[in-house]
Amino acid sequence: MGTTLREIVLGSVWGKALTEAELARVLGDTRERDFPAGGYVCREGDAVDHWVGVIEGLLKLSRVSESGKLTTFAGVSTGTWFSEGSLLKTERRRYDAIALRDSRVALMPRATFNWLLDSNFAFNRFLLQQFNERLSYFIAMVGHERMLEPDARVARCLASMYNPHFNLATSDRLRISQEEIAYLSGFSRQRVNQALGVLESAGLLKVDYGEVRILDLQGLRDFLG
DNA sequence: TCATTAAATTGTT
DNA sequence: AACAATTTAATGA
Repeated sequence: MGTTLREIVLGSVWGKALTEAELARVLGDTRERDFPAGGYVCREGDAVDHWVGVIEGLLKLSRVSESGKLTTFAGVSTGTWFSEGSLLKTERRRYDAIALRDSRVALMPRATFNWLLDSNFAFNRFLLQQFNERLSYFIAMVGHERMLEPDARVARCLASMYNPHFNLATSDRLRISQEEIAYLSGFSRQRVNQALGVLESAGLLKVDYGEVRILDLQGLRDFLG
C-alpha cells in the first residue's frame, strides 16, 4: 500500500533514464484515478487515448466474445503498463480492463506517450522489449490452447504473474486471494481451491491465508497434471 | 499487551 | 450459491 506514481516511474527502466525535466513532465501530464473492485478501468470499443499503468491493485485484461465466451488475456499489477499497442495503431480498445480489487491506475496522455517515443531511447527499448514479452506470452498461450486441464491452467496462471519485465511479483509470496485467481483463470473459486490443493501436494507451492507461496516456479510452468 | 469485534478469506457442501 | 470455520486487522481497555 501507498505506492506512488513517482515510485512506479522511477522503478521502471525507462523512468530511471529520464532527466529531471522529463520526469517532471511525465509526472505532471499523467493523472491518477482510483477504481473500486469490480470497476471497469476501460472497456472494449473505447477510444484509446492514454497509456495505462497500474500504481496499485490488480486488474484483469479480458474480452467477452460474441458467443459470450470469456477470455482473460492477462492479469496486470503494480508497475505494469498496457495499451501501447492500440495507442500506436490508433485503434479502439480490444479488451476490457477490470479491477479485481480496489486499484489506482495512472493515465498517461497520448501526447506524452508520443513525445517519449520520439525523444527517449530507453523508452523505445522498453516498448520493444514489452512487445517481445507479449509475443512470447501469446505464442505460449496458443501452444497450450488444447491444455484444458484446470489444475495446469491454474498453475500457468500463477506462473504468468512472474515476469520481471512487467514488474509483477518480486518475492515468492504472491499476495492474491483464491477468488482473484478464480477471476483471472476463469474457473470457480471452488475449482481453484481444488487445483491449489493439487499443486500444493505436488510441492510446487504453499497455500496461505490471502497469499500463495511459490516454491517451484519452473515446476508450475511445466505442470501438465 | 490483550480481548473483542468486524471484515475478509477459506474450506466444504 | 450458500454456509461455517478460520485468519486478519482494527479498536479500545
